[in-house]
Amino acid sequence: MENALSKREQSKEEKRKKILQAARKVFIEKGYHSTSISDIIRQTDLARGTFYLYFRDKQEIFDELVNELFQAITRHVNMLDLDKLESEQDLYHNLEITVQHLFDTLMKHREIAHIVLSTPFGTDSDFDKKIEAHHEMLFQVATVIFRKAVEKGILNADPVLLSHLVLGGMKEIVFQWIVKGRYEGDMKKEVREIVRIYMKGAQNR
Amino acid sequence: MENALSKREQSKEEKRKKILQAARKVFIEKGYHSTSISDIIRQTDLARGTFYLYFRDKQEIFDELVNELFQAITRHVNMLDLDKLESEQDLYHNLEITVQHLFDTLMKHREIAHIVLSTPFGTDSDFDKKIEAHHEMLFQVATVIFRKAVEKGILNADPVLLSHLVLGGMKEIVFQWIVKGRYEGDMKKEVREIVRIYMKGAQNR
Amino acid sequence: MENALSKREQSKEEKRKKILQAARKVFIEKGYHSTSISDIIRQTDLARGTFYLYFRDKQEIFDELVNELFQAITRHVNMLDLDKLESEQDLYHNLEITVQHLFDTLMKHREIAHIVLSTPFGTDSDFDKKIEAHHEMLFQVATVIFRKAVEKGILNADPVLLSHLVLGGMKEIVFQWIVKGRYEGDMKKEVREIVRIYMKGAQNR
Amino acid sequence: MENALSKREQSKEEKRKKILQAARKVFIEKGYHSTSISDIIRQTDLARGTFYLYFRDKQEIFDELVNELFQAITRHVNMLDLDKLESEQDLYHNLEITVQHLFDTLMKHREIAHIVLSTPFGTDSDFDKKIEAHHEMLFQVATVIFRKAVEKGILNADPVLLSHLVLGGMKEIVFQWIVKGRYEGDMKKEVREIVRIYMKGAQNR
DNA sequence: TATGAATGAGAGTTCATTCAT
DNA sequence: AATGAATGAACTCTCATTCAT
Repeated sequence: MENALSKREQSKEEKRKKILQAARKVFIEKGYHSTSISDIIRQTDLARGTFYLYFRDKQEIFDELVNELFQAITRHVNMLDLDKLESEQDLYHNLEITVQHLFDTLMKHREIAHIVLSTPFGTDSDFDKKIEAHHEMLFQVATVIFRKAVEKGILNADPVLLSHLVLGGMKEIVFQWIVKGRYEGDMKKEVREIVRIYMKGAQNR
Repeated sequence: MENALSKREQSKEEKRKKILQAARKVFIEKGYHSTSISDIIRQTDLARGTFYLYFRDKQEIFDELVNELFQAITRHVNMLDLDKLESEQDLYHNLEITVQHLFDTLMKHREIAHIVLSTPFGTDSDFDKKIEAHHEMLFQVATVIFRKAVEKGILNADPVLLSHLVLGGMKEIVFQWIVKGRYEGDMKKEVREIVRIYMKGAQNR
Repeated sequence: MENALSKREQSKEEKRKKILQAARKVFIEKGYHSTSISDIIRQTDLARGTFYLYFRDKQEIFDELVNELFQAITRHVNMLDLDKLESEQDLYHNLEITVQHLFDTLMKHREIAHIVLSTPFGTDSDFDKKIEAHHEMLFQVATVIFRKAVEKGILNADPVLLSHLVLGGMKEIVFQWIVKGRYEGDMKKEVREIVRIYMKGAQNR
Repeated sequence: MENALSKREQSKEEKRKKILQAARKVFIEKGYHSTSISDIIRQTDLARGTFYLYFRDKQEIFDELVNELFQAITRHVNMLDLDKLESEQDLYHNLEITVQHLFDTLMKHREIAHIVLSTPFGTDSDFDKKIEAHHEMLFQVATVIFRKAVEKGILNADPVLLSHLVLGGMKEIVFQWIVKGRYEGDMKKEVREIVRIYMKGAQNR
């Protein structure tokens, strides 16, 4: 036993974390689909069978990882006060804060974001149910906001189309930042510019 | 041999196409990762070993399929006359045509677009080199256009940022159309709206 | 500890019984081969490792269960008074009582009988030694009785053959009753008929 | 390659037989439940994956083996002319022939009979469906015959009970002969005695 | 060229058993 | 004595790839 602590002395929780940590690492390196449970467990000092003491299968450990990120996002989205969208200023302000927070959260969980962003969904395999559902949630929220803004006369564009453009754009930006490591610059300024582009673009034609 | 033509009489090229055709079908049905070479060859009247006479592995056949689409896109992008971007009208016109053509091409090769859009990339496996390179190409073209427009004073936004937003938005739209099957409506009108949003959004702040 | 008695206060004997009880239940539900030690211990409030404090392996607990039944049968068979077989009446009477008692005992331990009757034997694994030995014992007793009856001139058939027929027939009947749940009717009457068939069949040719 | 013939030169059918042969051997030695596919394939000079080219799983190879025997039995049972049961002589004659043929068939396929007889059924696992169904078939045939004999006044006993007794007895006899290897003697004579016992036993009370 | 049977590495999973606590 | 986390061997099954024909 080469560890300082013997395995018995590590708590179950610690081991669970160790496996999650290993999975996170391997998923980033090899992608979800190419990762085998052996790959994950090989990164730890545990035995193969031990994996199944903590997780049912690859899907479950992926879900758990992704939840960290999704819950953080969802938490913030739920705090959005959709009533505070009376004026153009409100909308700008609200969107800037939301986008900023979204980026912050993604950067904070950048490893998981990395995995999610480099794993596509669309084929109806077991695994992308969750990602799809989460994307749909974000889409719904965006649509509600934009529809409201259109009703108030603040924006003038198809809310559904706009939501797709915005979500797609954001995903690409974050992908470049996190996966491609192409981020440099002042995030605050960038956020302001992004919001401005979409808002100005969607205003009265 | 119940075929009208015996296998011997089919040209090599015909067999190659038959396999490509089969692969396209199965990739869409089961997704790239869940597709085995057996799945592909089962859709043909050829034998398993024959696959390897025409393609090295699954990777290679995927590359070849994807090339059909990429070459079509590249061909058009190369025809873009970047000098015809003097006025705002020019830009609008040019972009509308380009976007329209892009969508047309993707819809024409929608099967392959489907596969590309629902297949992971981002992990540095051999295979996504190609997708990445193609994306990069599109990105470069977009950046050049937007940079030029900024220089001419037509647009006023960070060309790099704008390119990412536009590409991301387009990808999402096409994903919704093709993979999710959520397209209904007048594509021409939609294209005009998309271009308008980005252009208005990126004009003088 | 939510139990009225803490585990410490339960006697070893109680725990042993608890495990046996659980094993009996699971063996019936899933069959001997499909039952894992985890399955057994899951039915108790004990820990997995505890099993091995009481039993060496699945085999041993099975043996012990089966003993309950075998000892009950053996006990009665040993009480048979083989001297009381002078007349045909004696024989009839004795057999009826014996068969009746055998059936009673099997019905009383029907759970274990169920397990025994639906568990393979015949392969020379360790475990069916016991079943075989017990069957042999019954066979010997039957043979002795029938041989005696032949010597007295009451029966006229090969005692060995007759023993096999009788034992096989009984096993089948009990199998139908217990495992298939096909018993309905008046057991006493049935027993009388069974005995009659064998006795009449085996009388002077 | 130590074989005289290379593997390519052996026909598929030969290899299929080789695997069946190996399975038959191992099933007898270890019993169905304790036999793994590795055990079977280890007896051949083939690779593990090859098994699955010929059989879906252990169940399927077992079914195939057992079919050899069951079809042989069924074939003969179907030839039974149930109309030729008018007189006591007819019945005796018919039964003697049937029993004799049954024994012949079982002895001819004694290896498979061995497997079937040492593998119980009763637990509703996948595997014993077939055995159970076959037993049921024999039971039905026996019941029909005995019921008819009762209607004609030739026999006087409960046909169901009698069928169980007869089938159980026969199974036990064959088990002793084949599995225990306890057969000596004149099978013809034995058959005559068995039939006599059951017939006399079941005649008018 | 074309075939397709054979291969064997490797995936996922289960489970009896051990042993530090 | 009792625990239950950890182990790793063993099992079923899949599949890309090879190669004799």
